[in-house]
Amino acid sequence: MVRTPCSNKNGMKKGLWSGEEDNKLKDYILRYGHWNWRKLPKYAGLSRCGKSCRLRWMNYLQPNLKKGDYSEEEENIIIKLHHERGNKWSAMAAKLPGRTDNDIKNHWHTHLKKRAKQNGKLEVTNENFQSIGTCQFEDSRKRDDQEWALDSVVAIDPSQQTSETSLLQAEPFFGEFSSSRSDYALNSAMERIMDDSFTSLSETHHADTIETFWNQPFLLENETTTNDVQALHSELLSQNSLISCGERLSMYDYYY
DNA sequence: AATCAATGCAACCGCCCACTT
DNA sequence: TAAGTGGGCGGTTGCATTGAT
Repeated sequence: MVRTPCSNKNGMKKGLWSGEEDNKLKDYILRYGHWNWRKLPKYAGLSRCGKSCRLRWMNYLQPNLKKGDYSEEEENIIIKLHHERGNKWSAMAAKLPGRTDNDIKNHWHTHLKKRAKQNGKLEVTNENFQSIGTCQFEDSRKRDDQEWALDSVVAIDPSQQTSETSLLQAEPFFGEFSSSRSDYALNSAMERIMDDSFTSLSETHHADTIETFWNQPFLLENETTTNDVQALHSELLSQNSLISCGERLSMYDYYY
């Protein structure tokens, strides 16, 4: 709807995403996860920068996104949180499953800002947050955000849990898979495996075969890749320092 | 029906931080 | 310790749509 498609100087496409691009990105991430956003476009067959892919996935393609109008309860939460913490959109998104930071930010600017002003709920602005002694938000931003994240987990009422909310809770597994900064070892290893597989395919197969590779269900039919992943799994599990990576690698069990 | 302004929102940009080398 | 890299965040842009005149 928005931007006219164009290309930048590096040949990377910009602007609105086509349905074909969406499908490629979604198929790839659902199969392999997003283990490295910068490398992902290459393997997914997209002429986009990694950031663009990440944004498209986060804001539009994730399976757990909630589309449509905001409920009154959601809007009240946003107003309350904005009153408490200002423009912490990502922290707000953590409190509103299915909503993205970008979505919340847009909704705030287009709908809620006016309403909050009318309701007199903007008496405390970002600037005077600090003047009234709440500057610890800035000083301990990271800790505070972590506390928010914990709150958001606790906030899910088990009695309200449906298959959909189960997905909501399960899905961040894929996000953490690559978002944690301690996953470099895992990402590097994944990169090796993917590079090897990709190179092997490129060298030995025609384009139509490669196309088939991306469009077929991911069954780990490639023995070499399967063994590599299993070896990686064992290797990481044997290292106490990478237990979190090992836990995340249970993703592969899902595929087996 | 035509024009203009306001609105909605997808996407881009630049910066920052954590981490590796 | 410094430089390089990748991911995430918040601010901003700009086009399509909608509503008012």
